[in-house]
Amino acid sequence: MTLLDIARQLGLSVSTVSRALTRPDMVAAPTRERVLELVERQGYQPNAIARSLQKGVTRSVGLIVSDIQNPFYSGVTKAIERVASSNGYTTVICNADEDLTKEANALRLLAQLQVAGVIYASSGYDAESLRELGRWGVPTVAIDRATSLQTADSVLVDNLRGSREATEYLLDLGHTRIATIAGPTSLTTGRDRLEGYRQALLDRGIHEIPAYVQIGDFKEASGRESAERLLSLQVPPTALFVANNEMAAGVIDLLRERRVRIPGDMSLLSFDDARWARYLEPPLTVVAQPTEEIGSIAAQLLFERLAGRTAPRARVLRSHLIIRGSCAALAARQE
Amino acid sequence: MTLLDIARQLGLSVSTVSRALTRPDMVAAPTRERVLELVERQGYQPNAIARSLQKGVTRSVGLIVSDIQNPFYSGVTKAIERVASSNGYTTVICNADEDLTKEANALRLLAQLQVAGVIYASSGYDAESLRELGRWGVPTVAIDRATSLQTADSVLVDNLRGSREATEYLLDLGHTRIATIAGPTSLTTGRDRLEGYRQALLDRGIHEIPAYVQIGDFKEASGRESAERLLSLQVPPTALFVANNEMAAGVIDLLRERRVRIPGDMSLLSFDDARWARYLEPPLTVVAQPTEEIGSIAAQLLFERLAGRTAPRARVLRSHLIIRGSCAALAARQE
DNA sequence: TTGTAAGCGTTATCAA
DNA sequence: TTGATAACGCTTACAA
Repeated sequence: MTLLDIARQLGLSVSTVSRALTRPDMVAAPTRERVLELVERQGYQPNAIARSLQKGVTRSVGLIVSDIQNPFYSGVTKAIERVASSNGYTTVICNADEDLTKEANALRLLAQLQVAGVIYASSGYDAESLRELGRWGVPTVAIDRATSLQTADSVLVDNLRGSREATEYLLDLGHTRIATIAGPTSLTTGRDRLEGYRQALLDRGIHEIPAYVQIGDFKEASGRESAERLLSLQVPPTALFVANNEMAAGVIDLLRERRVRIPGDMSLLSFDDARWARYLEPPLTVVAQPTEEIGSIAAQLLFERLAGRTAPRARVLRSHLIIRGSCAALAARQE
Repeated sequence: MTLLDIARQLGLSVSTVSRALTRPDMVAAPTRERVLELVERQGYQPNAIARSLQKGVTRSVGLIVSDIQNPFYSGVTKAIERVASSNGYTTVICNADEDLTKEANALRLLAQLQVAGVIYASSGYDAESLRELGRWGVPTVAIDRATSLQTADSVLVDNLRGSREATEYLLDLGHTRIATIAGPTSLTTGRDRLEGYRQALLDRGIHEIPAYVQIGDFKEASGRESAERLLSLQVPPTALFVANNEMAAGVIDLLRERRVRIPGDMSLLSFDDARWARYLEPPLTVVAQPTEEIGSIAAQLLFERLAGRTAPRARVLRSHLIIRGSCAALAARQE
């Protein structure tokens, strides 16, 4: 069913029907009524494809995340979808699995779909795909991870501060043998969360023990393996700061298996406040990120761009430490 | 950048360039080389919008779920996205929030986008939007919840059996005062999970106590409120079967607040195996649904349809009971 | 107020 | 093997 069908049945031209639908005030009331009535009765839906082709723009935005099942990203996604749809935009979501090739594919796809803008959590700071994006010139908002793309807006979290606060909290509890499981150093989230940990230790004059710094890949398995290495050290740490929720899950599994009590034998603190964190026994102390806010601000920045703003804007949000029960004062270990 | 740009720079016609890209064998090798080289160098991306308009079909599928943040749906979504993208299709995801109006909007949107097919977890068995869908005639797969749409394929879980098994398990542990928090009776998931509970009780000749049957709306708050009512009963239940993960979260919060020990004071069993279920202390015994399988089968059915199959197919998957630590034999309460 | 016609970028048909 | 041309469904000057 097309405009032409409607037009013919009414003995009108397509343009009149089109106008009746998109600029009702430009068409005589009786004509308009007739059109609207028939459109309703026949359940006519305008073809957005044809409209987009004509207008040269689509009312859709692309979103690339690395794992839609990760509650951090699904929270961000939900907020973006909400803001986008309230602006009349569709969200096309692509999963990239932390895989640069998949990212590049997703990006190509979005380009072909002519999305009006892209919100992007890139797995590579300086990936080739980003240069493509720059060349393509579509409005872009980087979330979660900083990128080298100068023209992009960004919504990031102050990871360095968040992890420094977390580490300081552990220090305040009397720990000195604090280990960390960091993310890939190719990612700003990985680097910054490690850097915050280091700064906190340095500030207190604590010498960094290389074996206490494990580098994971933000996935569950690497958390588990890193924890395993930490546990097998001659002098294992008394506290552990994990750089994201997935790796924390792996750590917890291992700790349970090995009957390492939390926080009795090991204080545990992790970035990201997944739903399960508060159901853990004891509930997990975490650095929470404002997922909802990240998503809605990212979407807002994008729509500002679409509305004409040209100067890139960068927003840095605060994380906050939620103290629950997984960290204990060091003295408690002696009891 | 369009085909015309490429064509002009090469002194060729658009048709030749188009062919070089889509039917390489129909164009002379040297010409093809020249085209491909320039396309590559300029980073030309074909306009999928224009292509779709011309072809009359898009390579995208629509997905409507009620909450992308619910791990059940994000699991299903991830699988669908994976299968779709491996078939070269984009997934357009819409959140409907269990709201029939939002569902109708989402559906209208998908119609306008001319998606090739729709995968749909509808909040209403017989919603008006479903009739629209039928009229529109796009290939549809119903997931999670059955619909009245005769032409649709479906991928459902045997909810009745799942909840009957769960209830029987509680009965086997010696419980007789078993309550349930069910979902809305407007949904097949709500009805079937309640029916399974009833059948199990009936089979053992246990009389149903009306106050033990609470009807929630599958959201966290209603789980909490229902549990509150159950706890305030003169003779509270000794075991509780909750019909989904979100409501279970609400129940757990309340139980903790009231210092009701699980499973000491109350055995707890829930539908859905959220990530947090196994991290709970004690780990939650659940009826797990095969989310990954639901998603991938749904997508496969859709692609079969797109490939030409016309007869509707219905798949019913088995859930399975995962026994963890949240249910105890009744005797244990006396200790 | 309405209609005619051009054009968005692509593919497909037909002719050269 | 290549090119001219029409078509997909819509919007929008411009003309009537």
